[in-house]
Amino acid sequence: MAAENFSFKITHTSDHCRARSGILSTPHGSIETPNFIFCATKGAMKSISTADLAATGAGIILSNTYHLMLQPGPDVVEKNGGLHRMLNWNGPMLTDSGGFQIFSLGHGGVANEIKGRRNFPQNVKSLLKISENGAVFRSHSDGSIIHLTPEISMQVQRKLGADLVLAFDECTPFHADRDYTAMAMLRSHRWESRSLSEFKKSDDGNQALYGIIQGGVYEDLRRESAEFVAQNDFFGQAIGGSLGGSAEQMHAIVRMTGEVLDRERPTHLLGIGKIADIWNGVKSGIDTFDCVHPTRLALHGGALCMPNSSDGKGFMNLHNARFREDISPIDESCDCHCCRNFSRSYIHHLLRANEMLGGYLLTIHNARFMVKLMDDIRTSIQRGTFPGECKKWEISQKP
RNA sequence: GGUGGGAUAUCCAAGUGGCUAAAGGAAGCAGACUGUAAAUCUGUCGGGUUUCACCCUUCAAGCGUUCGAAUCGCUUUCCCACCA
Repeated sequence: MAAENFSFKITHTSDHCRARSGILSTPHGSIETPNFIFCATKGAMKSISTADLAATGAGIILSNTYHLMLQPGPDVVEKNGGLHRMLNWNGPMLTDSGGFQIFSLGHGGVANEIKGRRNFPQNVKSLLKISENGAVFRSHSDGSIIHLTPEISMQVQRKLGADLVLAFDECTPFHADRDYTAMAMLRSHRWESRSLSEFKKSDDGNQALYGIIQGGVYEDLRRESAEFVAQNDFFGQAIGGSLGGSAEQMHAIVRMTGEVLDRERPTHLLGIGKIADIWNGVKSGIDTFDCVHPTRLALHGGALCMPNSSDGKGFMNLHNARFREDISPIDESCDCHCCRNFSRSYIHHLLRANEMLGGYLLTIHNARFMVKLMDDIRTSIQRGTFPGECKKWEISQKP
């Protein structure tokens, strides 16, 4: 383990729950935790540059092994000097292993999965096969066959060069039964062990590996998986797999998993989340989150806002007719480039007119919103006011 | 003035006797979005009501043929093309 270049120090803990604040250090600098990791899946924040993102105060971003493996390929990224250099991002970075694509390319994404829409899109599944060795995909861009194994994922992630890398796992779908979830969990454990072995072969101290806790919605499996990860030499740990079919169930699973995992390690919650979910995650001891929500929402016309300031949804849809002549900024109190300079009416117009600037400005706002949110969360933990603040958000969110 | 081609819902545009309140688009109205095949997808989209049902008014206008017409015939109005 590359202990000398990486560290995680817990500096504050809450007396009333598992919330804690700390510092996660990497060769490309440190971030305070809890923190949010922005998604630059294919090596780009959709619609804004890394400089724009940095200006919001964001500290860490992520890219995806599967996507970059397909295009432009790990060797091209390496030739560019690695992800940091290529993306012009000097802070910490993480790469996802591609395990999520076993799920998303096999089932079509979280919303489709939970809502039972299995025919997405055009009934073409890009996941061809999953076996003990790994997963086989048909590339959605050129139709070629893509093999992804723990070894390949680690080799690719080595070339991509992010600071934090994830073990290769299988993200199980929500509809999977207990037997399948248990079988897949054990196989993921074997994949994670292979990931660790492969990682150690070329460990030069510039990357740190996270293990992933699986087990779906089953408490005993989560416990077993948490123990497996704890017993292995991972720098950090992430909670992955199916988190249930509702926000309530997810919160319960995260809370329960938070109780059985190793509290000394930096703990990441994969793919979450929405504002309320982040408060809940922090309460259960999560240190970092990643989610496409802020950036995806922005491109779809949504601006993050306090849940109680809109209609309880936690965002406003600037596409709506009610903003046509609303010349106030999205948020009077927001200091982002978008809110300081532009009206809701203008953003509304940009979206209507299909101007890319609309998505750009909303992405900047949402990124800044997340940065401030995480800042508020850390401050509340450090000041000991976290439980009260958390409660406010829970009350203000719609059931 | 002559000949030919047109006129379909907010716009563009299918439809040439019943299964048509009328395909597709677009625009509009709303919803969804949680390790991004996503600047995407879904619903709605003539009016009304007791809204998984029923009623009313529609395919330029009028008259007619027919059990039944956006679809067939005649007349009128307006557009387009070519010829005088």
